[in-house]
Amino acid sequence: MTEPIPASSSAAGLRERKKKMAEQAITEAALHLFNEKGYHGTSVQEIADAVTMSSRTFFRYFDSKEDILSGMIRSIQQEGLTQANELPTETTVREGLRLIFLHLAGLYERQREGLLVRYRIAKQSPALASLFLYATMETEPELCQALALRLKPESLHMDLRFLVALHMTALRVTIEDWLEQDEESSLTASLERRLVF
Amino acid sequence: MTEPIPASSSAAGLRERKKKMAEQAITEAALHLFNEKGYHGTSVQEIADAVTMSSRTFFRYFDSKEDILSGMIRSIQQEGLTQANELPTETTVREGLRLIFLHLAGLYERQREGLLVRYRIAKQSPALASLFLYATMETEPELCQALALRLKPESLHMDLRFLVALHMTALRVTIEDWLEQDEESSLTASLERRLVF
DNA sequence: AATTATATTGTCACAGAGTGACAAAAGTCA
DNA sequence: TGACTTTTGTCACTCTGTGACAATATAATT
Repeated sequence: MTEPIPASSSAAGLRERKKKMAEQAITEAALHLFNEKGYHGTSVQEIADAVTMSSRTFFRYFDSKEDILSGMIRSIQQEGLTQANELPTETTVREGLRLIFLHLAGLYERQREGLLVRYRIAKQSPALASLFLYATMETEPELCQALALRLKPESLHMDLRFLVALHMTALRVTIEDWLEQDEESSLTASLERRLVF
Repeated sequence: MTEPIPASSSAAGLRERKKKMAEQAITEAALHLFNEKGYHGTSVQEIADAVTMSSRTFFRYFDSKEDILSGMIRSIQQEGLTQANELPTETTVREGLRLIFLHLAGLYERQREGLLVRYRIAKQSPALASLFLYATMETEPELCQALALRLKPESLHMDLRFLVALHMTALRVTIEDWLEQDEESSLTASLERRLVF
């Protein structure tokens, strides 16, 4: 059982590369179609046609049509969780939260384009907006757990759960503001301003 | 064109009464089935069968299967919005928010049973949880607007949008805590404690 | 009470999202 | 090359949700 060591950072097996390419192709085709004909006006079949694959195969890349929109947010939020589990143990909860959320803001900031496209589509329907909202907040419980287990307990004037939720809200509202205004301002800076409750 | 004046408070036309009864019957049957076989394990057809109606008619009472779960929250939140539009104009934003959210807490408190049933079902799947989350927060923009238009502007140390979002979060987290603990505590009191940022 | 008008319901037909099963067509490795 | 493992397409199917239209029940009018 020889380990499948990636030859070079970009090579990494034909299969892996094709997979990533397919994913990207689907995403691009889908977002393009959503902009043209609306989210609901675009069927999975049409997306699949656009990248010349069967709709069955589409569902092997994405669990649902909605995943095309929420996947990006989910993967960013996931990184926040990863960071939470890598924080030095002597960090305090407040410091930890600050680090994690500013880091997240940085990640979002680097993907403004893609995020904006998705945001605009999601605002077309309540069901999609709900998905967006959830994608950002679903890590809340896990984040609480990670922080509670790893970080130095602190005499907080509020419970951890609420504190985490407040940070999430700050991030969420700040992102929305930042996406809705045209001029490119610094998301990280805006968040920092808001994290002083 | 004689006005359709309701004869007595409970009479109010046969149609109206039947409609409400049907709605309630559907809801009860559905929640019962959800508890027995799970949300996804229950089809609309089965719900319709349980109350002896066609599935087509079910969709005339509820826009979607999910509405059975989120409808309750939505109607409560809607009342908060109503109240916002009835607040005396000389109320300050902070006072107004306080009044509205404590009122909402009161409404939720009176419906703990029904809410708990729905909450437990919603936690079965991410998609449902997302719906729940959204149902509580979707009034945010309208609430902001109502407050901005009607209430006495105040020198706030944070913007209205964020302030409203924070109240929403406080309400949400407090409700979750309150639903998850067995002993019946006062939701209103807990919220009041949290509304001191 | 008989008769309009109006609202509700059931039936039918349909489109779209997902999913399981299995065979065909890749890619991988010796 | 040949044996092995993934990935893909096809097919069949369930479920949600909707438009159209006829049948039925309720309401209003005389």
